[in-house]
Amino acid sequence: MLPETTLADVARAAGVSVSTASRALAGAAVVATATRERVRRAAVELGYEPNLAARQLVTGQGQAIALVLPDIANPFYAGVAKGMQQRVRAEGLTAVFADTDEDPRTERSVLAQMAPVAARLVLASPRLDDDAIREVAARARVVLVNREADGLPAVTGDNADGVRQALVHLHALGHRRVGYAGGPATSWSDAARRRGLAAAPPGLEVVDLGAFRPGAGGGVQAADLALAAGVTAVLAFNDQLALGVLGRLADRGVAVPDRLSVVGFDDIPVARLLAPSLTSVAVPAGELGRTAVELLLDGERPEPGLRTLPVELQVRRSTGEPAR
Amino acid sequence: MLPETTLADVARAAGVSVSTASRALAGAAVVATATRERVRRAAVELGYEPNLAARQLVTGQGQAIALVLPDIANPFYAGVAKGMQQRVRAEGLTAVFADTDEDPRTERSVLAQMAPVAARLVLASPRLDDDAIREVAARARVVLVNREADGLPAVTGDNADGVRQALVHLHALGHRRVGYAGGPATSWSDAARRRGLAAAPPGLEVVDLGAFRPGAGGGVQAADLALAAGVTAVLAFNDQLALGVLGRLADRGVAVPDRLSVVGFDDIPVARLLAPSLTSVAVPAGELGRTAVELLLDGERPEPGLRTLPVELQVRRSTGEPAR
DNA sequence: CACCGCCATGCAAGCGTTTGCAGGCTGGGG
DNA sequence: CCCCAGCCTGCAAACGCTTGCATGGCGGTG
Repeated sequence: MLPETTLADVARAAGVSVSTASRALAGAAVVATATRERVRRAAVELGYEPNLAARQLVTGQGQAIALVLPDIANPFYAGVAKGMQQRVRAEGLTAVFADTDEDPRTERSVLAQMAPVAARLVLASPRLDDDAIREVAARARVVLVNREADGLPAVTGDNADGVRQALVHLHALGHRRVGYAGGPATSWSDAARRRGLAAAPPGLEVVDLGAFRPGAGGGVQAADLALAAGVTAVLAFNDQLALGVLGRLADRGVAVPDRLSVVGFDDIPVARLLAPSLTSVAVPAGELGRTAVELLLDGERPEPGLRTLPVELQVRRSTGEPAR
Repeated sequence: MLPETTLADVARAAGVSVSTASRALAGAAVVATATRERVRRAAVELGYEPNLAARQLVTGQGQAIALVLPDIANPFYAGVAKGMQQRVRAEGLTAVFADTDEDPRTERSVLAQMAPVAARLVLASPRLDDDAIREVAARARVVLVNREADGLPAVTGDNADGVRQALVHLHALGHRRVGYAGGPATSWSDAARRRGLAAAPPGLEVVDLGAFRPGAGGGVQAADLALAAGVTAVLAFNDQLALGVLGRLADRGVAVPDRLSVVGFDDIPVARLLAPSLTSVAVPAGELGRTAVELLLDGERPEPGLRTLPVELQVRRSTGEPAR
């Protein structure tokens, strides 16, 4: 255990009292500029690192930044976690995370548990209702990822535009009847993506295949429904679902894209690696995480409002012209 | 902000002093059993939650449990993270994590950053050298995942047995010449898996295809080398690599498993969903995470030694009889 | 019956920081 | 030249907990 240098050491080195040192480092306007500089230099020289536990004890606010997400095993959220964590670490802070297993009750208990340790959190939990979220936001700084709640800052991919890009692509290939395999009804991003469906190019009919659990199992069901519905292409709520669709189609011997085209959403890393590779709307997951942290970092409560990051359709082998 | 109940409240309710209350809750043998019970009851009734910041301030040890892993976007490590986090949360603690991007230097700086916040950590970083690890272990309780260092507790899947199972399976199918697409030379688990190669069934020749970066890019190279080497099956260091192999084979129009069988390692969730689905050695990632935390939880420094969890080959479509 | 010793408890210090409040110094105006 | 105002700075308390040390009371033994 090295002899950690404390604020007292810095103060002594700078020839001021501990309180002045504290204020100087906090950037309080009340300290004279010369003094502040002196203290800052001393702090750097001594390699001073504030003791976060002590700070938390008096302020009552944890310094860590928390990430609450529904499922870290979902590569999309893993991407968000990665970006978030990189930014947090660059700031010298630590990232704590909690996986809620897609369960709203767990989400609530997790939030309670996070309260003492982190006063800033990134919520990427699509299931929690608005009231619960606002309750949390009253005690901590919150940035939402992939959902919206008014009065709170949020970061998301441009869902509607992603859907639009996908539909335009399919329409251009000649598809006229496309199925949408939706995500859970409670999911904000599913709602957002559905809004994009309204902007379908003229002449393109979109068939709602229903709401599915965002895992491979859901995709299996969706595949069968798609075939029954007589569509020539399927747009899936996310890549996990699309993977299930592809798997089921392979099992049933349905050729992709010859008989049915498939488009995913999120563009998780494996999408490129499948055979056939999956056409998917790339959402910058890492960027979402980084941006969320960014909003949490600067100054006071971040301004409410939705930051929409651009998404980009990645065309691959799973889409092609429809069979005549 | 609710009026948090403090240790002083508990002490008052139980009619003892703060110090006694502290000792009672800590389970110190020195307090009379009756007193301890009284204090405990009072704590439960009042819903007392210790202020971790205060505790950390005096003990100098963080209460969180940290997970250091090379890449959270790798589904295998995501699984470890998930299991680890579940167990940690069940204990009422928080999990902090850091992604080192497979970079040994980042690994070191991350460890330094973790020191003040967590006195117990799970290290799933295959790259760090033994000395660096032991240095960390001197200041904190450490459990390793998927690697070994003597004097330290470790949890890992049964790598050698997994390789053995895979080879036996391939041999049974009729393969006589199998390529091994290895992971990075610095990876402990690659070394462990290579040891399993020695136990190849008699009559089965194993060709070392080399060391590859454990991503899809590595798999592409490995696929071409496998074809050049004239093997009838490839065993990949992990599923990511196997995915790359499958993708490249599909591109080159090589039929799987008819012309070449492919076996992965880890059994990440997508393995089931591929077409063809990937035969893979299932390593219980979540279980590894949970077990590691378990070791960290009970009592004192966990006993050194390697806990080996069983693995199980999942036979799927990517393996079949070799072409004659 | 008296003394000693030990066990259970309480007292108080201290962990490193923030922050309300008091006080000193400087400079300008009367 | 003196006084006052204002700007900086320092003092000290407080955050909730752990822990070394002192103390009180009890039982056992001579």
